[in-house]
Amino acid sequence: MSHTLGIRQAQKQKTRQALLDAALGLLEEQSLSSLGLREVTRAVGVAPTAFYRHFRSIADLGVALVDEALGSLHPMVRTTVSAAGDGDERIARAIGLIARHVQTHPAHVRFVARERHGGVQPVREAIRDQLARFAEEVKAELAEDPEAAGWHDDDLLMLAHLYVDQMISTASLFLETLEAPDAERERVTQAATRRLRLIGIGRLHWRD
Amino acid sequence: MSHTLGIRQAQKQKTRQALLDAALGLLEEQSLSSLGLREVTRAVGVAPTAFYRHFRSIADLGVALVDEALGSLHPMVRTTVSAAGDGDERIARAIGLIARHVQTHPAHVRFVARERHGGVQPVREAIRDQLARFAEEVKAELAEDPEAAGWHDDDLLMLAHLYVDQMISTASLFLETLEAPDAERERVTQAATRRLRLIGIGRLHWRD
DNA sequence: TCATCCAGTTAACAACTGTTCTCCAGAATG
DNA sequence: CATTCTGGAGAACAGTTGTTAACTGGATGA
Repeated sequence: MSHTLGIRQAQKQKTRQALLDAALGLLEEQSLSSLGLREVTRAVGVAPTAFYRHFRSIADLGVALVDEALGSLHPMVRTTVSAAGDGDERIARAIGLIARHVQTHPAHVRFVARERHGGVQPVREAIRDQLARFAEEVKAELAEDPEAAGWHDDDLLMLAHLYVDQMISTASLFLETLEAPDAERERVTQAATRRLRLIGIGRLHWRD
Repeated sequence: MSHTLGIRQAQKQKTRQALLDAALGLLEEQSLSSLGLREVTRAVGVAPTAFYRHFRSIADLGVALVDEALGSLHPMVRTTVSAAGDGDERIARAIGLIARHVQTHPAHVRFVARERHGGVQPVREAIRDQLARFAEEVKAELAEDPEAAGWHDDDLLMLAHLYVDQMISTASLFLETLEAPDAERERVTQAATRRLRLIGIGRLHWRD
């Protein structure tokens, strides 16, 4: 089904992506609710009015950014959590995934952490929905595990949310070490590892 | 040392507090980085230039808000965590404290959750410092516990941070139920209880 | 009582904001 | 080829922003 886009739609998508990229860059040192439409178009080198050809408002652009930041992450999470190995291996793999993702997409991670509780309602809701999807997916993977025998559905979902929260918290910690020496990153890795280990231990002895 | 303030300093503090209150109100539906100085003074009914008599900038006001929101909370946390009782009692008391605080100071809680990863660096740092203080205090209380025997200092601090993170996460969940029926709040209470219970179980079996 | 202080006011500045309307060049369509 | 469609440009709108300077009137302290 590879259909070559007309050169018209191609240009449009190019401009749209430029707007998204410019916005993401500007959001490194401010919140979405203070991001100006003119500010974005100026950074792209396009007339302010062109913005409306792609987004109804800044909030609309924010929702699109949420999709870009989290939408493509679902398969990665799924395979990472589901892959075999003993507990500590799985923990190391998950934290490695997070560390790598923060290194390669710092602006996206910062955006999500910032706007999760930010001042723009539609964006908050979009993030909340995506995180709930992650939790459902993690729960589905946990349910496959032999250790999940005899667990209530509610408890599994609770545990999944706990894991998702930890992922975000860890990502946010890695974010703060971006310009720090490697030793700092190592410290965060160790601390996150022990957190997940403690949660894993709690999981093992839950049924009492 | 109860020294009656001159009517001059009294008026000044009154205006300052009015600015803080107005800002907190306006921040319910936007982020600090988009809050305007004129917006705040307008809400108070005072000239824009009067702002500079109290704060150097909006970021400065934000730091003051952090102190107001978290500064007076340390004794409450300390006594709640330290008080006796078995595990489940302690959990119930902690969650009760959070639920009550969110009900009585929703704007403060929202502000902290929002600006913790927000777009204003000095405010982020102020919040980070306050939360680190909370973690140190929780760690000190955990160390008093007989169950803490044989624990490394690093591990105790890790656990304390985990608890502090849970408090904030729980507070943020309660925030979302502010205008919801009681049943929603009950659901959050139960979910948070099970989270803390699982962490407590992990704590019991940590030394292996 | 009188000089000093200082929280708050007024006025003005250039720069910025979101949004509307009109227009145009060039791709798409037939 | 001629027509329609559309992403982007341009100009103008009223309103907003932070910051400066000079000023006022009532509390303060000698």
